Amino acid sequence: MASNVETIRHSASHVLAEAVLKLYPGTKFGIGPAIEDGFYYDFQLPAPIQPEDLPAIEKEMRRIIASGAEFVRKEVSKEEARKLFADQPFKLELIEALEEGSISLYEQDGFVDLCRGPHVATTREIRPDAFKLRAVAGAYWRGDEKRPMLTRIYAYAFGSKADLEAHLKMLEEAEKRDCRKLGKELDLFSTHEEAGPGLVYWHPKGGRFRVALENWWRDEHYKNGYEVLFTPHIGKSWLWETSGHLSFYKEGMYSPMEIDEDDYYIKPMNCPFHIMVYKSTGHSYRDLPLRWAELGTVYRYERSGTLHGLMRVRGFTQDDAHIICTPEQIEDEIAEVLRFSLYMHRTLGFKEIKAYLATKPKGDGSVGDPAHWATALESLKKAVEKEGLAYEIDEGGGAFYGPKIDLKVKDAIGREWQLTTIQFDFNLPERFQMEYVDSDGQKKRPYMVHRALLGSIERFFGVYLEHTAGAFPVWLCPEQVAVIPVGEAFMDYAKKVAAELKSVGVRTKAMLSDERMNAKIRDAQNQKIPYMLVVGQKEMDEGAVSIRYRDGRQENGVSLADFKAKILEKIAAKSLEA
RNA sequence: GCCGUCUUAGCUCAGUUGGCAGAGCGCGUGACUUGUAAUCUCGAGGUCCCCGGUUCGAUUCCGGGAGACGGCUCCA
Repeated sequence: MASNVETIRHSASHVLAEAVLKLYPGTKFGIGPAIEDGFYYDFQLPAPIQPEDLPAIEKEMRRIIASGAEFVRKEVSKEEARKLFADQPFKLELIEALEEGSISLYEQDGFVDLCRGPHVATTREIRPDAFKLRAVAGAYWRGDEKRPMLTRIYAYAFGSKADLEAHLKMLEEAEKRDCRKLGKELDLFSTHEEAGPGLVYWHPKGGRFRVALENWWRDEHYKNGYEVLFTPHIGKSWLWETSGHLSFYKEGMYSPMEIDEDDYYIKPMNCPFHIMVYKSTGHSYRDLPLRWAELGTVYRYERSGTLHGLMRVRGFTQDDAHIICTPEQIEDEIAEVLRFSLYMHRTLGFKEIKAYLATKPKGDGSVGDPAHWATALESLKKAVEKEGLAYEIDEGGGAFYGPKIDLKVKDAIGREWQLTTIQFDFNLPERFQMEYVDSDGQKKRPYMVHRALLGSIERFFGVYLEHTAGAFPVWLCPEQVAVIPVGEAFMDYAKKVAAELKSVGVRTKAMLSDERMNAKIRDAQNQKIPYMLVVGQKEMDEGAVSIRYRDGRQENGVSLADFKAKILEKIAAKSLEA
């Protein structure tokens, strides 16, 4: 009977542990679970190891696998377990946390490990050609930075060689699409260590993309009943004391700057500012719901080791909005946000979208009336069900101030990215004493929901770059058309074609250098420009262009008027295909 | 922040057992004027990440620092 891949991975981690013990006697063992694409095992080694040591360990693992040793389960008492693992401090700690009577060991090839199981029957079920040691990394014991740092060995492992190869291929593809690499190749953005890491500089071409995206974003928000706000980048400490950020979020905020003897903080979030706008006037239930959006740039301290390309940065622009409404309106509002979010994602070409619902944290670490939590959760559930979305519930995973839904989209190579987050907030309305006058003349507290659809513009740009491999849909392309004359004699005609397209708003460049035509095509192709218009004698005579698409397709002798109509239609429709 | 690896031209990367620093691409120049993925010529371009130390001499060895990259949740 074939075991499931998780069991195989976990069994392989025991084999890794055995191999490491053989090669490095005296090793202390941490834990060795199966993970998404393989497994790892944490060790405290007698001496540091390098990536170059991995092949020797792999070889030893293959030897153990070939031996066909059986995995044998044995139950022991706590006392026996303590004796057996007397020289294994980490295992002893694990044993102490276990219930008497539930302690089991697994032994293979003379190597015994504390383990709940299950395991494969024999090491032969682990395919020697379906795993690969991947990397050595430091990892804190139990993920706690106050505890010892262990050496973690990561491996990829699958049920078959074909699965492993498919995974390696996906990783190779991911490397090609890496937003940092594409950002350089396509001249879209940069970061500068000397000017501050984790801060993104948008180049002209990145700017073209961003403006196209933001214009669309704003139009859609106005269409969908939002208003757009602009708020300051800094706020006095009063604001952050009132919001509670200085007590709960201080480590994510930068040090204050002193202005006229007051401390000002650069904003890590936009919400307190939107609340100030709300409080600038009184509100009736008749005004609600208010939907206020802002492309608000925030700055948050991220530990230096966690910065990553466009995906994790220190300054970013949230496509933020706050919805302020009455309890009666909340269900419709949530359904509406979700529908809007799905519409945006689908327009951008994401087909598979999954929801993750996070509920009230356990214990007393949360604020707000439990009845409100229940109403909120109910409205979130109804909304996902209405949209027929697949969803998972993360019990107790909500923030202390309210439950939330996150949406994850699947990209072109199967990876999931969280973009949208929709979060209730029972904390800020209270802290800022937000009110509206209800139909009964009573002052009441409104509901407030934070939401970001794309998450942040920077991170979304990174995700989208990787999803499309830089070949954006035409409407978002920094450069939509390259006009390439076949020779010097046709430069003027190329200029004329480009000018005509530019005049109707198509982002066009005429490639007029004295390079060969082939070199220009190659260049435009590498820049992922969707339309290359090749023009020579024939085209000039006929007022036509020859279209070369970035996928290599060709269409010759198209009249310029027809091409113009075609591309304008593709842009207007936000077509995903050129 | 912590563990590991890395840092050489605008980019991608060679190289120096410690003795004046290299290629390709890109950029500039001159020539050539081309029909669907790289025309040829010449040239400019470097604090070999930064600060100390060892040495007659350090890009290279040693120490410290910065940054980038892979990790630090997935529970025996």
